[in-house]
Amino acid sequence: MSDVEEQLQVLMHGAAEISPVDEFERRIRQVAAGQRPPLRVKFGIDPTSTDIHVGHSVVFRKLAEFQRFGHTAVLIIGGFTAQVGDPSGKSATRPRLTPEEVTANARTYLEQVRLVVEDAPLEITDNRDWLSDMTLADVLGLTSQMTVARMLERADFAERYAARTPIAISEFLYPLLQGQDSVAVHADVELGGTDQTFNLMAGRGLQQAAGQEPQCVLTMPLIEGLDGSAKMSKSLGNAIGITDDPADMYGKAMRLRDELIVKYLRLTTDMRREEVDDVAARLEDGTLHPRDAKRRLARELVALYHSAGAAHAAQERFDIQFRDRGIPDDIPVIALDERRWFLPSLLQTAALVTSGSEARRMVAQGAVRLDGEVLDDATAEFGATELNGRVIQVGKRRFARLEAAATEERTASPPNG
RNA sequence: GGUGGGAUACCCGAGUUGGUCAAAGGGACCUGGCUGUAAACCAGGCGGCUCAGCCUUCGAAGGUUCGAAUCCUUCUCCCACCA
Repeated sequence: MSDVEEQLQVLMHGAAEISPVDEFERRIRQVAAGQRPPLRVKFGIDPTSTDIHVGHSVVFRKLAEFQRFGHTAVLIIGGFTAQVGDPSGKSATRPRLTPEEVTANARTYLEQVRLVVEDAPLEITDNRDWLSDMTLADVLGLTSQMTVARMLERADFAERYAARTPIAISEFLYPLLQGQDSVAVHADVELGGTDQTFNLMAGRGLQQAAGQEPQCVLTMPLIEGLDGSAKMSKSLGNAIGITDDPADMYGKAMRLRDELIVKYLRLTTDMRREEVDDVAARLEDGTLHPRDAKRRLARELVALYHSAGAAHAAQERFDIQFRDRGIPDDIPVIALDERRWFLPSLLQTAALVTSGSEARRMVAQGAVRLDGEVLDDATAEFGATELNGRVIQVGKRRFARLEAAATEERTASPPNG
């Protein structure tokens, strides 16, 4: 296989859609043949939140692949678009971000992005640089490039229009602003999730109108979050963050439903395509246990964002805690002052529950253990000395080691005095 | 500008001839069982409180009533239709 063919195979791997695909291939070949400078591959993000998760990483990783073949990653921080605030759907109440917030978010974003994309070739720009200065005449010029009919072809607009839920005019402007970004950076290719398809396509029209060669569009599948149905999103609480600590990242990966293992391996890890195919085949014919495939996935993820050592440590810890139902050794230590400790307030003080009511519920459900022994009396009381050195736990995931604070300033007190 | 509809617990969403409503149902989440893992499946839980009882909740503030998520008044915010 020639280098170009290999490049095409890698770049197209995992993509949901490439449009137009023949034009995409032509450009790659031209670059490879030295007939064209490296492609400018655009990806834009609105810095509306601060944490990047594995779902985001799918597109970032694709961007990094382009970089490894020498193409230029053009990362656009949507400083302007983030300030306007996307008015769609339930985010209508989302507070608009101030310029300072945008700048702060953008900084943490970029720190995390660097965990995934390569340092070069990389350009980072902010669409405030060109969108802020547009005049009304400029904006009207943009809007004349788009028709309402075309806008309504977009699935979510069409649905909302049919259902008579409101669509703000500004939402119609979004694809245009994003498209204007493509014009501003002379994008050859734009990446995005499949939910961005329409916006990406809008860029082509604007580029053409501006006398540029229209960009090719490459979309990546959205991956489901931990609940297995909704797309991964921090606000839905079903995300694996790329800055999650190893134990958390490993555990969250193990919580994925089995059906998602292959998709995750393919889109979120460095595992080679052939190997992923092999895993998929062996899962299919039953020669590979889903548990083992998932362990591998969890290790791959932790190794990617932390280290191979951290991955093994996380696995070890996980096995102790969940397979063997043991007690991990790196658990929080809670210092107790000398008094009679009422069980619910003890659990609250150890931050194992958020209220006394929850504590009672957990006790009633048999979830509370002291040194592995189930406590079934929610009204039990203990002296700090008899608790010293013992481990209290709620369920399989929440632990605290108790320590009687002999003499000192910093002792824990029960909530509410 | 006019008319009509709506705001319910993390989310969606019942309930509006006043009491049996801490408030159906689904999702998310938590716990237990089982196991192959924090998967799947099954079961239970899911406002607070030293809890067989009590307290605070159904956009906000008042009012009627023995008693209100349910009725009345005002306010805030959303939406649809008409213009």
